[in-house]
Amino acid sequence: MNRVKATSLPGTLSFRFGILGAMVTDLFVAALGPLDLKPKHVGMLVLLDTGGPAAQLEIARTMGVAPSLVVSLADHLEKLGAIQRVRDAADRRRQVLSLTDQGRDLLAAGLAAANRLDADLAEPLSEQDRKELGRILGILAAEAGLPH
Amino acid sequence: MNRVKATSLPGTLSFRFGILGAMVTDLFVAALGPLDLKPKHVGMLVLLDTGGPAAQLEIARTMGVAPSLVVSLADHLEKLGAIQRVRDAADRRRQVLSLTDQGRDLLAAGLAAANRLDADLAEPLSEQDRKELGRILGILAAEAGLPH
DNA sequence: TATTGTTATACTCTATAACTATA
DNA sequence: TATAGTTATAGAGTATAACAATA
Repeated sequence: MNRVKATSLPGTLSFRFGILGAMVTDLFVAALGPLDLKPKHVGMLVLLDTGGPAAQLEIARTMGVAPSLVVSLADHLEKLGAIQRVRDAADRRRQVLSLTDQGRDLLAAGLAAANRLDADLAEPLSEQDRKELGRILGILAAEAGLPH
Repeated sequence: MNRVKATSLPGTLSFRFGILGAMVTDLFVAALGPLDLKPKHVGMLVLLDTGGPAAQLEIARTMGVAPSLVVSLADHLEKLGAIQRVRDAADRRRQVLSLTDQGRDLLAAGLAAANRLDADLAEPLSEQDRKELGRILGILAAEAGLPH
């Protein structure tokens, strides 16, 4: 087993992932501004899109955030008309969230913003490197349990 | 010019960078806990290490944070004995920060933590993919102006 | 009693504004 | 008057704890 260790902190994957991730997030926040969304709102839309309707507590667990945060994210998305909240008739404690057509439109707008950002981000890379980066990040994302 | 666009948000580089970056940062925070450091403290140590002694305002500009934040980061690092604050004799308004031997030790401990994290992070990747990822992140890091 | 969602409260991080010392 | 640093204050984001409704 190979153990290549970086000899300086800026050379580590961790350092680079942390800082580049924060930069990308800042840019994404700016790009989402006109849509009145934050990254966590988009994350919730993605979850409802890929996993289908879900109760708030399920969402909290999947996203790894507090249930109280799901309440305010859902409040906002409901106000935008992006999701519907329906009480589960079988268990009236559950609020089942589902994507509306407007929500799907918002998600598409978020995707467009991310694709524009991707183009900027990948600008210094060769075509080959872009493909490689996408493939390798895909492996790490799958390992981390992110939706595809 | 090629324009491969992702068809789903979780497939974008931006989404993956943002979420993986946040996950790695959380893990890094946990790993730094015993050292009584946060990622921004480490960032400041890295800057003093790679760029040599610098005034607080220079650091604020390079790190892209408010000068008042540099004050509290420097307060903490000074309390730990990791940096020295010396008034510039030529311009007594400037506080010049420099790394101490203890600071260099802390930095080495932070590097060790990052290397351990890197090993976990890269675990699902082939040897070839690890190299590729390191190389490509290096390009992006350089483009973003990170220290090497 | 246990669970789902909600509300109330508090904590962390960081920025902006006001202030002090020096130029 | 302008600049470096500091202190005071405020805002964003999110968690924890208390509470209400339902099981």
